[in-house]
Amino acid sequence: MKRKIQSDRKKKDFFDKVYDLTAKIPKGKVTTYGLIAEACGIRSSARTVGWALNGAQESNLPCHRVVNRNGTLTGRVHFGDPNLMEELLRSEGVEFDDDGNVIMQKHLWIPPILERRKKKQKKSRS
DNA sequence: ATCGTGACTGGGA
DNA sequence: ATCCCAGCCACGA
Repeated sequence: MKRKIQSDRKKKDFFDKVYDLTAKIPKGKVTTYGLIAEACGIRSSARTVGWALNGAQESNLPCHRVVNRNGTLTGRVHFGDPNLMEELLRSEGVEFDDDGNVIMQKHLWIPPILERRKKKQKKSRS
């Protein structure tokens, strides 16, 4: 039943979502692989998001705005120059802490689709 | 087809 | 608090 095609199509859809979502990250904001993965329909598999971005390096996508949940610029080594990622973020107004990580609580951006999904979510913890 | 790796994350010791 | 392990998806050898 062309299930194979569906699978392939699904994969493409996933990658497409990752690209689209990454492109929508506001300037001066960052998001995490896990958030993107969840926004794409899968709660886990944040690794696949990184792989998708790996193929998007040559694209115009602001992949430098994607960091891990810890705010670490884990993908900086893939930007050619290890400092390029941080420089780009700094030039956009993103602040870093003493550990060289992005201040997530200040610059973390959550995909609208997820905000829509959480709806009745209780208020943030203190 | 199997095995290992990776731009990750969450949970357990 | 840190360290280790398992799960997850895609891909190259």
